[in-house]
Amino acid sequence: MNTVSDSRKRFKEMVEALREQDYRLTPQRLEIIRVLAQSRDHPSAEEVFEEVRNNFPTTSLATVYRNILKLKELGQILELGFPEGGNRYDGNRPFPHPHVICIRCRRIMDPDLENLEDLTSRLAETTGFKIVNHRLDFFGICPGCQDKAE
Amino acid sequence: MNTVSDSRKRFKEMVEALREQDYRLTPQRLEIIRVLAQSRDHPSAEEVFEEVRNNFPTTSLATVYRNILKLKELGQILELGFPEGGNRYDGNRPFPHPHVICIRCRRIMDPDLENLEDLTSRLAETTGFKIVNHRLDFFGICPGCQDKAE
DNA sequence: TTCTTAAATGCGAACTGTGTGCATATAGTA
DNA sequence: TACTATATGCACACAGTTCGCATTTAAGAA
Repeated sequence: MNTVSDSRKRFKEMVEALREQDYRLTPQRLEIIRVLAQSRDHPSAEEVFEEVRNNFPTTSLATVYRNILKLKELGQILELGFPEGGNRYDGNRPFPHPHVICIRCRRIMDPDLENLEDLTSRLAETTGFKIVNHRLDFFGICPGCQDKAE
Repeated sequence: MNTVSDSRKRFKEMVEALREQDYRLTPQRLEIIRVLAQSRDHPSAEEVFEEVRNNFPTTSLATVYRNILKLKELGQILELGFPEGGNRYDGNRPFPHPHVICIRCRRIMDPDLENLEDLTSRLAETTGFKIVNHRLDFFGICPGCQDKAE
């Protein structure tokens, strides 16, 4: 589970990563980082944009995208690309991990899944690939939407 | 491994699926199906288009997309959506299965992976989701590109 | 504090892959 | 062969993301 102190820690880590590269800390940038660090719901760029706008109404969407790009390059956020419906971002766990995605409400959860290392190394053996990344999405209907359905 | 008879079988299955719905069997449509049925390399829409054009030079890209959509709806092809670089299609195994993808040459392979049912049912238990689909991509460098590298 | 300047921003326009509207052509059937 | 609804080809629309460029500004120096 995410906690407030988690977000604070992530915020500081991201700021530090930028400072190390001598990137400037503009108010918009800091706000974007704050939103990404404390988000629990894998927001889209548009959602980040709207959230940021609450506090910095002049911020442009292009700035959000540029900062997302930068943070991606620094390995500080994880991008979940979806060809339809736009990408989603995780500023809390910026490393590859499985997701469970509700096809009704688009909610994205992080399940626990042991044996993933085993699975991956077995795969590397049988295919000869050097595995460097993965994307594991399970699609279904979340408990909440199941209740609503009937 | 795919064989010629596999493709023939898939071709017939797809044609049959269309016929059942009283869809017409135009030359372009049949050619698109043929290309998808015998493809082993998860082609993009553009690649299908070019392949089809070899035999039917007047075919338009829109027609390719419309037929891909139809075959998707009938569950006859699997779409692998990628936000960057376009979608890829599998007419041979039109059901969810894991992929191993080379980040250099974009080659896509189908590895064997047992225990997937176990994994999925365990996931359903712990999250409460009703899992209906999945998308499991492992990214890495294929043997061929590893050789080229050094 | 003020000055300096490279980096960041805001705006609009471009881009890419995919879908649509409409006029024309044609598969399937009588 | 004629009929009609479906399929096609073309151009254009669309959505999410990126880019070009003029303007602003963070961060360090004087």
